[in-house]
Amino acid sequence: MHSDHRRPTLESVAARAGVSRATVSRVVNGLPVTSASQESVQRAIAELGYVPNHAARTLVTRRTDLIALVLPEPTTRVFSDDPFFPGVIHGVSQELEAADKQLVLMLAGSAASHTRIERSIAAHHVDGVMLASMHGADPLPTVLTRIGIPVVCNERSLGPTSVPYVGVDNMGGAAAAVKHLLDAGRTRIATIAGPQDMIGGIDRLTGYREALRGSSRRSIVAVGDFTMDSGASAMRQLLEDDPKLDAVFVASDLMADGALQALRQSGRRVPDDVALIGFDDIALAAYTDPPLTTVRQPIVEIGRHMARQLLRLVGGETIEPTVILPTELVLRGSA
Amino acid sequence: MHSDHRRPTLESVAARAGVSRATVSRVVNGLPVTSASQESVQRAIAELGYVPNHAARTLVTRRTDLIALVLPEPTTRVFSDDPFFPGVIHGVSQELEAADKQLVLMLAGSAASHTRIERSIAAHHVDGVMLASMHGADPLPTVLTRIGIPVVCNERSLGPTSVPYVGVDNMGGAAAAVKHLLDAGRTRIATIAGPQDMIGGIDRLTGYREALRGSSRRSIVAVGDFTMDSGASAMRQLLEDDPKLDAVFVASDLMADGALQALRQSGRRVPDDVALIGFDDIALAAYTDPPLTTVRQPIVEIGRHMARQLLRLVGGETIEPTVILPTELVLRGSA
DNA sequence: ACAAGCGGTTAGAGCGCTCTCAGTACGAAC
DNA sequence: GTTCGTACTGAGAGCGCTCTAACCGCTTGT
Repeated sequence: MHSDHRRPTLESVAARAGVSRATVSRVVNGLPVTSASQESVQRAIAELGYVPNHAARTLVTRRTDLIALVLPEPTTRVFSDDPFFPGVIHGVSQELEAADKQLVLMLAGSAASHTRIERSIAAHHVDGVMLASMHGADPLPTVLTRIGIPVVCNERSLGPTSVPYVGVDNMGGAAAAVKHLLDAGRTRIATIAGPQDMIGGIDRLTGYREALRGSSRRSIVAVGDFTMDSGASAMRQLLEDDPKLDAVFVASDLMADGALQALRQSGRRVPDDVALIGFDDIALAAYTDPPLTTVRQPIVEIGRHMARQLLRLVGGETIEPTVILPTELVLRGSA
Repeated sequence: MHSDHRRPTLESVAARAGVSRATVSRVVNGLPVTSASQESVQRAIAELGYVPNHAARTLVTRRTDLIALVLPEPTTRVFSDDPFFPGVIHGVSQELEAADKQLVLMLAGSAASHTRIERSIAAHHVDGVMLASMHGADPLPTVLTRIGIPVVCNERSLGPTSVPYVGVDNMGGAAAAVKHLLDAGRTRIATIAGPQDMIGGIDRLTGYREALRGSSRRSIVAVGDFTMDSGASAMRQLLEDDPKLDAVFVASDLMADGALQALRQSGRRVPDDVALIGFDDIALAAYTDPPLTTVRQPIVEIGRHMARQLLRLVGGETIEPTVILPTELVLRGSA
């Protein structure tokens, strides 16, 4: 290998400080020692520039202080322009930093990477795992739980087993948006739903339907995949299905922005001809023309809560397996 | 701790297969053994569900198979809406996956996290480090290099020591943009520069200046920090400085989008009254109104090249310390 | 016939740490 | 003065792996 000057070990620190390895270990880990040894050990550590070897410690404690965040998403979406993932990462990283854990990011785009991740986690390479943005009945959370690895998901699992998760009030948020449109006197309210193999997509559509059920309005539905392009084409399809629609609830801001462009191209004015409400409240929402009325979900908080729950689990605590964060209708110009 | 059924070890696999530990180790590591032992070991591994213990292996090989990506940026920008970071992560992660390494993400927002990261890396917790988006003369690359950790940066270092890096042709790209504006007959060409403690900010401004130097045009400069808001307010300031300006080169697309909004609010038409060129070619650029003419830099490729260079370094190869990726003017509607 | 060579194997040391347990020092208690 | 308790320290085993060096049983060369 390359230049690797032998780094100082516990042994060498002990020798220099004139104490045993065990005592140095105690000092390093903050266990009680006499102030005399305390001091000489501290000095030796400073002089030698000693840093504990992480692997050796892990070998005996069986803790890695590594936490994985798995994004089982084709990378196209994860890292195109959707600020959801960066937001979650941001929140997660804040909490992990406070707990002095490191974040391992695993993108599970392909099937190959899926198995690779499973192997890596099974090797007890990390202390715990967060899974965000799952599709369908992903077996991963079940598999990992069975192995004995603490797992926390974003949104409830569509699979057979229940896994602790942090979700948001998708249905409530969607319903609030639709009610707002009804209250404003809109009569033909369509929706652009998200992917129907994801909780976010499913529950927001359900919320839309439930809110509409109370009224005499019928539902008009198109489905997108949370990308801007899919929002635009879904909007065009809706306009074809019902040229007289006067409102749309869109299951994500990115799709809503696409819809906005499609509406503009079709000659509709927003909100005069068609009212538009999105979901997420990403930064972009405040900058569209007109600014987007949307249902805010606390993205960064989702990350923070996932991390916090997982850290408790890793620490051996028992946790409330379900955390639901509130959503909130943010009124801007588009509805 | 919690439920941790003793996992099988090399020892137990060896016992079951009727061979020694060393032979099992060979099989696991793909070294030559007789097909007889090969087979019985494989079977024992499968039956026991053996997975090598990563910490134990690291302890002796001194390889962690972990690669860090450090973003020394106040998190506000990293994870607001700037797709630069996700793009780099994307590229990095592709290459690391191919090399079977894991990605550790370290966000160095505060000074506290800075030292924490330094400690963690000094403990040889990772095999190598990528540093993206550095400000000023960050000491981190120098420190790490001295410790003997392979480092690759994004853009050249502003510090005293030179560190291998992957950059883009900032000056060339900026100059091409300005030339395009000159060729179109624009006479009062302003710029919104990026932060002047970052290579990207500095070099693009230099490129702008150089391109203008050949002509008789004077330079009109405002400075932003790569965020959309800063772009908008820089644009307002430019309009105040020179209400008759007829073109702007903006050092990032996000700022350009902000500028676009400011121009619209001031009643200017783009590109009729004012031509606008951005830098980056993020996804958003194709969706602004009008679509943004911009200088494309291959963001994902930056990540890939950084990872590739670092992997070579980690593998003990010597590398060409400087990689410069090309930029390219993408013509759309705004100029 | 015997040494040398060779693929394949094994025993054993050791990576740097934690942790148990026995040991020691010292003051309080009787 | 002996005994006990308290508070710390140190020796040593062991975590699960790799890697070196010795070793085996065989085929070769002379």
